[in-house]
Amino acid sequence: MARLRKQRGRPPVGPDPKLQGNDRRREITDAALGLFAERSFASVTIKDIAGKLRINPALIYYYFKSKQDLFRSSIEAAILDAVAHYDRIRILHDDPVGLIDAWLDSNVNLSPTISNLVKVMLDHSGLPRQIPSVDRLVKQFYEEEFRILSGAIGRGIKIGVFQPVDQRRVALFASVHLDGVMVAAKIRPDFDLAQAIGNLRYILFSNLGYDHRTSRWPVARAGASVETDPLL
Amino acid sequence: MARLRKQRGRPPVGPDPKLQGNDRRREITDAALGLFAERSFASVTIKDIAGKLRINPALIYYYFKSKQDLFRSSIEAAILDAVAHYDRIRILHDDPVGLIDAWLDSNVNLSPTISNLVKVMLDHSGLPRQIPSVDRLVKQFYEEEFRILSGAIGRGIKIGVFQPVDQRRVALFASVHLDGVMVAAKIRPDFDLAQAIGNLRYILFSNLGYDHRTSRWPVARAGASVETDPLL
DNA sequence: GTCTATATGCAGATAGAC
DNA sequence: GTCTATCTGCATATAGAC
Repeated sequence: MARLRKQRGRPPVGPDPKLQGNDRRREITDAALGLFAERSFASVTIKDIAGKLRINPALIYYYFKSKQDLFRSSIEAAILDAVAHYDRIRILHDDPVGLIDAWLDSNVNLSPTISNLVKVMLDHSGLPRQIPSVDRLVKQFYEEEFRILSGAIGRGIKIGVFQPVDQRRVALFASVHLDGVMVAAKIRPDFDLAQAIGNLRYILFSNLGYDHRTSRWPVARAGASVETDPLL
Repeated sequence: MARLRKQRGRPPVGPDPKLQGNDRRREITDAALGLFAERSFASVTIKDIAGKLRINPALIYYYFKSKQDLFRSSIEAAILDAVAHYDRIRILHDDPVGLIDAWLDSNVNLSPTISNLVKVMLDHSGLPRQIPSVDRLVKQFYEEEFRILSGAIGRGIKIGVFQPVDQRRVALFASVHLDGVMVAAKIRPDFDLAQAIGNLRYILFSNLGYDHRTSRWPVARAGASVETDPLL
């Protein structure tokens, strides 16, 4: 199960909140998030989570004061990981095309994590009373994604590799489309996520007036299981 | 609450299954779907649904044999309505641009219904054992949408208003993007759905090489609350 | 068809031994 | 830190009066 890993001791983003507990805490939030995403907050029981980890249900209450608290911690940890990951690729990539490709790659490679995240954020949005800290993190997550895309597009326009477009409009478009890909992967039978993201890439770069065929993508695939041609 | 209305006595699509019960049945499935979509199957109680309708909880068990059965009926009715609506606009519109615009319009006007549908389909996909009849209908829903888009694009290419593109690729793209819009509307604060669909329209027609600015859209808005310019 | 009353089970949560 | 045992409340579902 591909998970974003947070290096211990040096929190990659913001002042590390109550998540720096020991490994057991982390193990529980990981297992919980997987189940909450697969099903839903209400349908997952503490016994389910304990069963998955082969630990005693009561033990969970040693680490978390309630099921709500566990939910909050799980989603917080997952969002912080995702934001940290986005942060990292943003810092790593200077050239606009490379950054957009890295963003697309990340979302293919981490698609189980990201689609879980989207599902859980959706679940959270339906809570009778949303959790303020989670609300803030959701906002932060989408803002960081927007910053990456909007920034890359703006820089690309400035250096002349992209044609002048409304960078905010296009960034929002790509971000919303990715949400669509993540839910389609859960809802639709036989949905090919890598292909759909290739599709997004093609349309995105077309819209930016960039000749996508000259670039080096896809780069992160080792196997031959993915179409080379981003077209269907 | 804008709901797709099924005309009684003449089922608009397929052989009417067990949904033709009386008005009470329909009233219950409508209320139930709203709650299931807002929250989730597991978190909504029979009391909640009864409370919303100001009826006795036990009465629900007169019309439905279980909560699962009510869930199944609710989602089935909603999908059949949506498919019927798509069917109708497909038959009504011959010209490709008009059909695509009608599809976009529908999704703005019926966005509460459609986003509920997406949410509930997602919830259903996480059920321990998916309901076969619902699985079939979900497939049917997306196939119908795909048929509309792919057909319109293909015809547009044939008569020369669109440039030659892979019609299946572009149709899938638009459909997936719409899913993204529907979930973004639930997850993201201050998300402007009408604007996002305008955005989709702009990019879609750009990709088809069609000059969107000459067409008559948006047409279904009466008020002045929506940006005329599809750009941000 | 709609209600009251209630059986049954299970999930969240705690006390306390080890 | 981890376990056993258990309390409490509530949700699904049914029986049966009206």
